[in-house]
Amino acid sequence: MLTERQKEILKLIVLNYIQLAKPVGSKLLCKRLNCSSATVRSEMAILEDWELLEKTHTSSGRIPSEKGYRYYVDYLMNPKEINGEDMLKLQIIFKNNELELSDCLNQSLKLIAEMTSYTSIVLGKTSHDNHLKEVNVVPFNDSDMIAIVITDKGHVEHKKISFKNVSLEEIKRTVTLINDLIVGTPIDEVSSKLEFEIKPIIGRYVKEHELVYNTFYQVFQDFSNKNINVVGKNNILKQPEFNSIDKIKNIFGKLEDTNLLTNIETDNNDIKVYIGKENKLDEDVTIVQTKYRTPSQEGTIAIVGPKRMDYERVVSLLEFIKKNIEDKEDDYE
Amino acid sequence: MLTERQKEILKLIVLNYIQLAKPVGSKLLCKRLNCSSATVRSEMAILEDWELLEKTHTSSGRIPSEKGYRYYVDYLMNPKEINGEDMLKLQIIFKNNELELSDCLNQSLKLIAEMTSYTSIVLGKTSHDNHLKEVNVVPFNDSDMIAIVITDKGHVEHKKISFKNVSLEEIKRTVTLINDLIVGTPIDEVSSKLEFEIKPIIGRYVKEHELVYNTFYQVFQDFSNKNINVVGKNNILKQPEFNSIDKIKNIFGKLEDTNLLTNIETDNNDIKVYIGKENKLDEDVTIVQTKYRTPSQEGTIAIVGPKRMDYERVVSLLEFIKKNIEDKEDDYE
DNA sequence: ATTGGCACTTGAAAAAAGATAGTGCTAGGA
DNA sequence: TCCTAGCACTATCTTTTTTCAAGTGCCAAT
Repeated sequence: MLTERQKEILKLIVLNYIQLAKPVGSKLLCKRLNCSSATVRSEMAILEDWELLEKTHTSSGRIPSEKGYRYYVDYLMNPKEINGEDMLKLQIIFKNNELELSDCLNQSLKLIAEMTSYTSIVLGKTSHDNHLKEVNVVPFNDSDMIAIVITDKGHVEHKKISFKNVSLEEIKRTVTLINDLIVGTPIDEVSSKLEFEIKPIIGRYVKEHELVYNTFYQVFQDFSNKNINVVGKNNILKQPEFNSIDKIKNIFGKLEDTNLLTNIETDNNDIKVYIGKENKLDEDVTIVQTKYRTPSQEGTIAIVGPKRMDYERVVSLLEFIKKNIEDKEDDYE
Repeated sequence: MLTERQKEILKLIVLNYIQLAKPVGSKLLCKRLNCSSATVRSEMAILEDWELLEKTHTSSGRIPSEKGYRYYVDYLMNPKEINGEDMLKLQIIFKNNELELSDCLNQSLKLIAEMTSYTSIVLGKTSHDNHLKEVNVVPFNDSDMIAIVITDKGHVEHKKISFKNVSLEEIKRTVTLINDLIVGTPIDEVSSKLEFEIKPIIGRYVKEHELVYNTFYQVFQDFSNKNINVVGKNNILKQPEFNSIDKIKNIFGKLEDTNLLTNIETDNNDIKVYIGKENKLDEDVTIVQTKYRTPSQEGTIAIVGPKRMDYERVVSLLEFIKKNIEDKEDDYE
């Protein structure tokens, strides 16, 4: 068990290191704690035994270990309301009724990336609460037309589709078929429903049923694809811990790896902090992330920064965004 | 005027430096030229007087100056047909009829970025040859609907629009008005036409005409916005000349500056090479770019790399892409 | 015009020297 | 038992020195 003073020392070291990125020596802390540097040193030694602190070399000051950050995040920090200036800027985005939800998300995360100099990630996915509302086809010349897919929550996608040797009549018949039979289906189940309910019978109504079926299958497939948005990658360059080309190459590579990013999702609804090796992206970064879930959409928002990250600020910012995003659509309905 | 041998030497130096990024000494060249290193040295001195070569320090080998690259590009290189492997990969993209033009562009430029380890940029803009074909509105609940804009060349955009206290009737009336009066207008003139032809009379048909007008104005405004796609930024990290964090910060910053990128356009239709200070992006890079123009779309494609760039390859690749893009839509019609 | 030879220059890499910030430990005092 | 002053020790960072290799410019000879 740590004494109060030990906790205080750990906290001060974390805060100081977060700010200045330099190992913290005993002299600096003794003023704050009204005791001699020798005392601080012996306390530090104990914290090092607990593996909460580390040295970069035998006679250096201390830096927090991964465990140290963990302890700080779990027990020592207390994220408060975000500051007035930040809040003002963010509220401008959320109060703007002309913006769609996903624009709000993207813009606010972009703002956060700028404010904090970290990188932010928005993973969005049309929620399974979205049900197919309507398929529409608008022809614009002999062989091409636009398929428009609308869900009950107001998501829309369009895709150009082309046919040769298929009459408009037949396409329209297919669309009617879809609208009659599978409207109301959760959007990510549509393509499979298409396969089992439409494919078997479409031959009766349409000559080129193979082609037509495949085309529409693709339309729905595209719809349910996830989208990823990474903002403020360049901010990584500002962090002193990422000052080697190799490090940067590595992280930038990972930030473009769609698979990797898609997998940062969790099932948890809280704000989660993954420090260093706890995350799969890179052992030198921390990811703070949370899920958001609105009637029309769900996904993950995340901030990626160095382990030496301003945890209080980032957590409170993310909390604020999450709350506002989730509230926004409540107002809406 | 340069002698043949001097041209040969310049060319060899450029090619060697392009490949190895190391100043080229006289010894290396004398084998190729069947003469002694002293001879090569005196020729080099002459080329340096012409400011075609530079030294990095008093006793280093030579590297091409900006002027040297310029001379090479203008008089010495001869871009040939791209190699079979590259061609094969690219043709897979162009032959794929399921891909829209802009997907083709993006995919092929992405491929080039990978193949060459440079960065590629696609600036696209719906061409003024696009004329408004149809506006469509699909309602999906009391206050929200989807506006769909289609041009005669098959470009489609959609946007969610919301109204309070405006009846569906009135919106439909507005749409009919638009379809009756300004269909056929070049797409980038639509919003101004809206202002002069619809705004004055809409009050007669619609109560909340101010709101409705503004909403549709925004829809068309959005449509004609340019889009920019930058692919392979990370490749910059592979180039040895960009091995300092500051350099990278600078270039990455510029590659995100939409304004700067939009302005790389030229009026010229050829392939243009802007070496170092000749371009506005960064004095350490070269931009090879060209305009493409198809019935439905026009824009610029560009490759950004170090001045020490494989000019022959890049030029021929870009030529190939340009040709294929422009041909593709010919087949189509 | 071309070449071999030689003195000279420069940067890059390796080694040495000095300076600094911090530690661990011990012995004495509250 | 806890705290503190003092001191020897250590690792890194910076600066200086040394060494090394690559390449040049120039000159006299072919």
